Amino acid sequence: MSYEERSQERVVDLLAEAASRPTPSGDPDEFVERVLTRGTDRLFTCDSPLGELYVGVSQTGVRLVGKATSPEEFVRRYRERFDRLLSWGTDESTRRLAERVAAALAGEKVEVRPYAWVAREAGSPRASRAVGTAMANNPVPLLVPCHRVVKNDGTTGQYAFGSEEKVGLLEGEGVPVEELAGSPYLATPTTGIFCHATCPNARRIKPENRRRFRSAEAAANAGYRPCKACRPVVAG
DNA sequence: AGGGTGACAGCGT
DNA sequence: TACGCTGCCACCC
Repeated sequence: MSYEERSQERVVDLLAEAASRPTPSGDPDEFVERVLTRGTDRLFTCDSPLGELYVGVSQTGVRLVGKATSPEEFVRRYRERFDRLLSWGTDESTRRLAERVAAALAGEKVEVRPYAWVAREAGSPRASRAVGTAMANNPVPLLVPCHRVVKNDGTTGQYAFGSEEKVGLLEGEGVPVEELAGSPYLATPTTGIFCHATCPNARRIKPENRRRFRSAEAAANAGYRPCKACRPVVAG
């Protein structure tokens, strides 16, 4: 890298740092700040089950969510990834967006699915491992809930923020993690159908009719057919 | 039977 | 390239 390139890098660093500081309202230098931040994306922080997260937003929408040791570090990562500056969003619209993001992070309907399921739905049924790679690179964790993608046997698997965090997140969302690991598939003889244990339909099976299976194949071998709503993957 | 382990196919980066 | 938030099977207890 040439001296000139390094200098440019340094300038961008300084700009990014300056841009990442909050603008006190009524600041006489507001004009300068406006110029500085024009064309930059917005930054805010957000409480979440993973702790405080930084959120970077462009015109397009939320582009990066993550932990960072400082705003500057997050701003740097954002710039390296998207080649865009980031500055604190202090306006009303950002505040509203922050609330919506916080609400989204709080979670609503929870659907847990295996990596193999995602791979098949994406059209590459043997790409389970690649799905893991994609989840690992998810720029917007929680918003795109990659923590709800688990292993085929019902155990939770790995997570960018640590496998314990993944378990904690799921439990916080009301997912019976322990139970799921024991019997990830449920069936009922009343319909002859089997589901993922987290399928809304599976939750309506009366306890006395509930049949538990460790795998979709086991359920299929027992004569059940896959639920058309949750579409469990049957190997073959 | 069913839980644990290790080798390896396989995919996309 | 080598590697990784996996799946599957063989082989053990």
